[in-house]
Amino acid sequence: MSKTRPDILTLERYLPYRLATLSNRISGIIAQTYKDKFGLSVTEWRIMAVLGEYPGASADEVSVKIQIEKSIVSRSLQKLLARHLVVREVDSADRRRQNLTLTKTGKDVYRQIVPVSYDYEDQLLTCFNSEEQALFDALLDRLYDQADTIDLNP
Amino acid sequence: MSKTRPDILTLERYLPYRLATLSNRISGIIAQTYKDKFGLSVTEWRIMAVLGEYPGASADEVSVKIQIEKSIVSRSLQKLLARHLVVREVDSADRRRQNLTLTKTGKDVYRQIVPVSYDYEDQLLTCFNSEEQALFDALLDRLYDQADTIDLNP
DNA sequence: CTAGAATAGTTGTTATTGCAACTAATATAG
DNA sequence: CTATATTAGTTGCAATAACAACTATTCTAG
Repeated sequence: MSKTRPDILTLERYLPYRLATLSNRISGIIAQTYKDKFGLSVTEWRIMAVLGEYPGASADEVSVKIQIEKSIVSRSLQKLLARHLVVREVDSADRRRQNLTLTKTGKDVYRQIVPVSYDYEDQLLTCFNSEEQALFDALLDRLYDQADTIDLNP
Repeated sequence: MSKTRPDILTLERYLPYRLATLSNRISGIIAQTYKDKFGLSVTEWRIMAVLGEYPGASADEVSVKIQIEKSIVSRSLQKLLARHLVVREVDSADRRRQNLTLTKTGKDVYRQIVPVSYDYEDQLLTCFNSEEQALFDALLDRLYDQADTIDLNP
């Protein structure tokens, strides 16, 4: 007794589409705030967030961490450097590498943004009770792992 | 007894970030297949998907449906029209409007893609049992509604 | 040592996106 | 009616993205 599958695709119920639109909406709202209040793009903020967690990281490490092309990280960094939110210094042990850290100003901005970000997350999560939050969290992780294993073009 | 919030933001556990990377990954995998096998971008496929569901829709309706800028829809449509996957005809009752439908070829491609899409969704969902699927589904819907109500810049 | 592979980062090119301005057609208020 | 507002769709432009080529440095095999 197999469940027959429709020959029409209902986009609004299609998981990849739903995730994409949900994520777009959620990113879009916070992106507006980052831009309005701090003049930062989401990518720029993510770079700063990594440097807040891992001071001294290299551009390459940042790129791997946030899964963004290193060329994009490079150009975003140029803006952050120009605004003196980040400094870099050549690593003395490996002169290819440049260690990145938030400046004083960068840390100030970081400290302002973190609570805004958490507020936003909290607002989103008010639609779940704590049990549901934990569940959703776990399901997202499972789905993420699952997506990693799929190879559609073997 | 309030839960204290960290003054560092852990990007990998931050919901908007997690949704964005998950969605990117999930869209990226299927995008590659659409491109390789059918020469379609995700946007182009979404337009076709809407026209499969709603033959005769206008560009504007498509744009609203899939929440994509009408300029992007317009340009994507130009490609679909050039490939004769879609035709349009001026609406006789309202000559601003153009009714869009899949051509014979367009329908053929549509019929080929639909099962590929469902297969992919099924593969993703194998990491959930049916109860979890229903739950995840419901939680996504709730989150979506919640995101709609949030206004960070009141 | 030293030649070739690997790594960190930048830059060029092209395609895509997002916003606003624009054209053409229709709806509506006076 | 007719002037104005609204709607459907296209186009221009600036910003962003993806991908590859490139420089400079370090690692590694022989």
